[in-house]
Amino acid sequence: MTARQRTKRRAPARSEDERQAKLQTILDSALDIFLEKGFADARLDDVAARAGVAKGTLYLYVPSKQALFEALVQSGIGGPVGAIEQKVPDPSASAEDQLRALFYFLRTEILGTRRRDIVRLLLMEASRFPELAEVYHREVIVRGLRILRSIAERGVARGEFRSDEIARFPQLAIAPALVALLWTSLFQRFDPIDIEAMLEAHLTLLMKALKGHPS
Amino acid sequence: MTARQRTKRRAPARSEDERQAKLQTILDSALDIFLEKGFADARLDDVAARAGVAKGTLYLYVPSKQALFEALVQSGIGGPVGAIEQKVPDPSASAEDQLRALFYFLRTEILGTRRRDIVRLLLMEASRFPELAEVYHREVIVRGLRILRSIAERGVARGEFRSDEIARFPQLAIAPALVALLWTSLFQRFDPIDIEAMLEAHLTLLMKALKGHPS
DNA sequence: TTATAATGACTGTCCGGTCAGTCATTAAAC
DNA sequence: GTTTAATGACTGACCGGACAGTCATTATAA
Repeated sequence: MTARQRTKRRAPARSEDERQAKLQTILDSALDIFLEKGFADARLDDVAARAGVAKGTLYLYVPSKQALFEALVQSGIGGPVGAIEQKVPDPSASAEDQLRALFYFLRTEILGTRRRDIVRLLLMEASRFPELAEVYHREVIVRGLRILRSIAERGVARGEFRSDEIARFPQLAIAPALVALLWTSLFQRFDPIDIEAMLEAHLTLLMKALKGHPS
Repeated sequence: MTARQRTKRRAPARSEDERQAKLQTILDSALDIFLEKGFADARLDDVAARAGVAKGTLYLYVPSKQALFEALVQSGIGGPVGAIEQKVPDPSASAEDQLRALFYFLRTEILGTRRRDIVRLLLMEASRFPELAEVYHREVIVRGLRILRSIAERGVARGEFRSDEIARFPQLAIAPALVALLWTSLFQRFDPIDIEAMLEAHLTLLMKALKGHPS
């Protein structure tokens, strides 16, 4: 009775590759919508519309809204930590160069990409997804801090650094990156700062502190 | 509607104090619920129940859910910045002591109180309340950074500090406090760190960096 | 044909906001 | 002191819109 609209229907995704590609489209769209509205206010109709599929299709790829969110986060946080673990601890480099390499990675692989938004989204929703927060802590935070700590300890061991504060609290070394991440999303619009220059200034300060002669 | 009605008989008119006290109860309850569920998932029935009133009563104190959230934030961020502006720039103190005084304030007046949760809530919801984010930026961030910058500039001017990085990016000085705030809410439960010791280590590093002799 | 990917109208639930009614309290009348 | 009238703070059942998730139907590939 209803005049059903004749709509072009997308060809069914039969191969595994097509399936993965469509899933990625859905995750990308979901990130957009979740970032804009937050988890609770994001409407699956909007996610579907942005992905160019019908709402029902979402449920062929993901069993619930919460699972969609989790898949989105999981797909974003897996990669780069492993890459950093591979590349940064170059034994021929000085501790300073290792630290700079790590910050370069941070800037190019996270702060300068969509992963930044995923991290921000995760931070914002973390208290509502304690399980996910724990995964993030275990897979990203712990591993990241372990790298930092090993760099700092190596710096102390080879006489390059005179202070052990970073070995004790590696959080202090990445704190400015967190500021950068949040500032970008919240205040950059009406009070822009030069993130790169800020992180450079941080490294300068940090090196002075770690290497400086005690007065 | 705004003018006081002329009445022959007075009803049990609650005093202004009682009214304020009840409003505060409602705001406290709202903070609990908002922290637990986030703005969107917080139910006004729960807020009312926790405050020990009926839902309708909320609307005698606040015109909408959003206004409730805003009132809550506003009531929490007004005070301490002004207090810091008064106390910290003691001209008889060294720049280092001023900085330490500021961190003492930060610990005792924000990180150690309920205000910490308000700030976290605000950070989490800020992208959904751009107007509120702007207020917070103007009333807290800008003023806080101004204090930091003036301390740093004074330190340089009187020869106490040799670096100007903090004057250029005062964000770097408070970055660890942000880490402390987020860590407390997200990870402290299963990976506790000694916040106070971390901030102390930060100040130690910062002083080394600012005062240290150039190599 | 058959199998199945895709669709979108539909359903049930949830919750912000409303408002007609209740009742404790007080001033006035006596 | 007692009764009565007036008040408005407070209540909670109710309403309407929104939206996650379902499923009968349709389009397409094999």
